[in-house]
Amino acid sequence: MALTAVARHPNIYLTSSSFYTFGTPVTPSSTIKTRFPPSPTGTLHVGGARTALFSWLVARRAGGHFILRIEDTDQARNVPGGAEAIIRDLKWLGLDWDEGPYLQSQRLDIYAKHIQKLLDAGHAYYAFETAEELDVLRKQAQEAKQAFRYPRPDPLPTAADADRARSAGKPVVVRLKCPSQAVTVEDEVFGEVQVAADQMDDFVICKANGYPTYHLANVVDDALMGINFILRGQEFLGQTWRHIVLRQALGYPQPRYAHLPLILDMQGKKLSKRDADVDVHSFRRAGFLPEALVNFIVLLGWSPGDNREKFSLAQLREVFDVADIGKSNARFDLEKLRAFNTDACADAAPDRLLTAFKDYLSLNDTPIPADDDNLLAQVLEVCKGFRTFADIPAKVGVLFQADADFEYDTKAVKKVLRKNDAAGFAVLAQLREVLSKCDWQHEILEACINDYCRTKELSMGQVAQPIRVAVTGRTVSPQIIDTLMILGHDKTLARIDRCLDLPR
RNA sequence: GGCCCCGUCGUCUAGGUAGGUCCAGGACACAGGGUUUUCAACCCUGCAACACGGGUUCAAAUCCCGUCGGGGUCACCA
Repeated sequence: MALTAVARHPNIYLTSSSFYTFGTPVTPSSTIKTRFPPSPTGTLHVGGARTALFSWLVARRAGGHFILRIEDTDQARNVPGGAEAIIRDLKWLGLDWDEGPYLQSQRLDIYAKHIQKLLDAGHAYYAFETAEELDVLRKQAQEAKQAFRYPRPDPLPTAADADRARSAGKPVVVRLKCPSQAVTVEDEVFGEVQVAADQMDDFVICKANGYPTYHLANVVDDALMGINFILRGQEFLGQTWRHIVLRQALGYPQPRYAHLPLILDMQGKKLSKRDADVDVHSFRRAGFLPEALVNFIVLLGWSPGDNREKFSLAQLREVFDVADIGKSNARFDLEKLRAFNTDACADAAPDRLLTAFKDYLSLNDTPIPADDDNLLAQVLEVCKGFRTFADIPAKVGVLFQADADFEYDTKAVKKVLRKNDAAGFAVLAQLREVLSKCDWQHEILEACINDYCRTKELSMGQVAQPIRVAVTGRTVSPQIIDTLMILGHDKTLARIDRCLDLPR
């Protein structure tokens, strides 16, 4: 398995035999240990990113450990490169981990042992129904307006029965015997949640192909890796009883749980993993700063309890508290994120901004040359006030195109140059002469143009706009002197000449 | 549909554990104005919420009950 990004982490190849032994949790329970266990079936979206962030924060705040584990037990749904992409995005956000990434696909022997142990202890049993047969039963339950519960056979099938079923070509799965008493989930966000006995049924822990289900693998790994504080989305709250019951059957201690309110889209629906708009990586490509995304995301479901809302990762490590997590779902408001990004860009140190901008350019096709740091710094400077990096090529990209390549916007030409008996063209023609004699330095250019304004009794607006349209084809660009400085003497004059040739 | 969770401005939220200091505060958005050489940024002002109905209490956004609304979950997916 080619995991280039993963391979930099020394623990990646840790498997059962090299580190963990069967049934022995490794970490002293006094240390807080959290984890983020994505499945590589899609990309990292803001919901997953927030879960990772909160888990990381809890561990870091407590001086504990944070683990990354890839849950790739669904052969059919694994996406090639999925794990690498998630790792890339987590790193971009500024998160790191003390162990892992572990790969569940490399730990199958561990799960098999646990399943066998459960079977031997009488906590689990074999079942042979096909998907179709189960569907029929579910439909019946639905029509009877009841929760579906797998009908536990009596007597339970034996290992011999399983062998017979297998040779008869039937699917053989293993189910856990659920308890007959209610289970209480002690959640640190939602409080105590009771699950009645008749709401639980004997769920599958081992698939017909021999792979463990999510519930089994997740619980076993959390226990063996010493995870004692689990943070995850609220969609898991109603299923947590399975994990509690599994741990009881296995004889493992219960961890602390904190379920997080969901992040919904602006329509009020749960964010979909297939919704590319909320991918962490698409925000990166779209020109957002990770610190802005982190700051925005942490406020979805968490608040410090006062009016503060600007936080760096380092500050969050100091103030984040599970007790301040709210219960109600939040909607993802892109406009607020954009506002946060605007502020983050304005506040970023110049070299940090330059690095991020170059990252943006490397991910996008723009006319801006990415190899000249001084030029890039200059561009960043004259575009101050931008909301995302994407605003920059939109604003100055035309300055880096060939002089004959850009179009003149008809409306701009009409409004700025042609109107009032081509007054703008007249100004432009005179300006051409002025500028041709100018030394191309900021102060000198400024003095030249100011001079011209004074002599002709024109406002800066009446002068700057014709130049702007002439050299960019549009009415929008950085301040006119800055625009000309980036363009340079020759290109400025060439473009003015081209403009002067336009039909009046 | 069964079960579970949630319900303060359009959005994110403070306040609710210890009811009065909240005719509800902040931020984003929006509207108007200002600055300006265009755009963006920036500055000022404004608009705007305790879902509804019953209780408890001298007093409820804060406590209780009901209704309604929203979301989640019911897989050999995670």
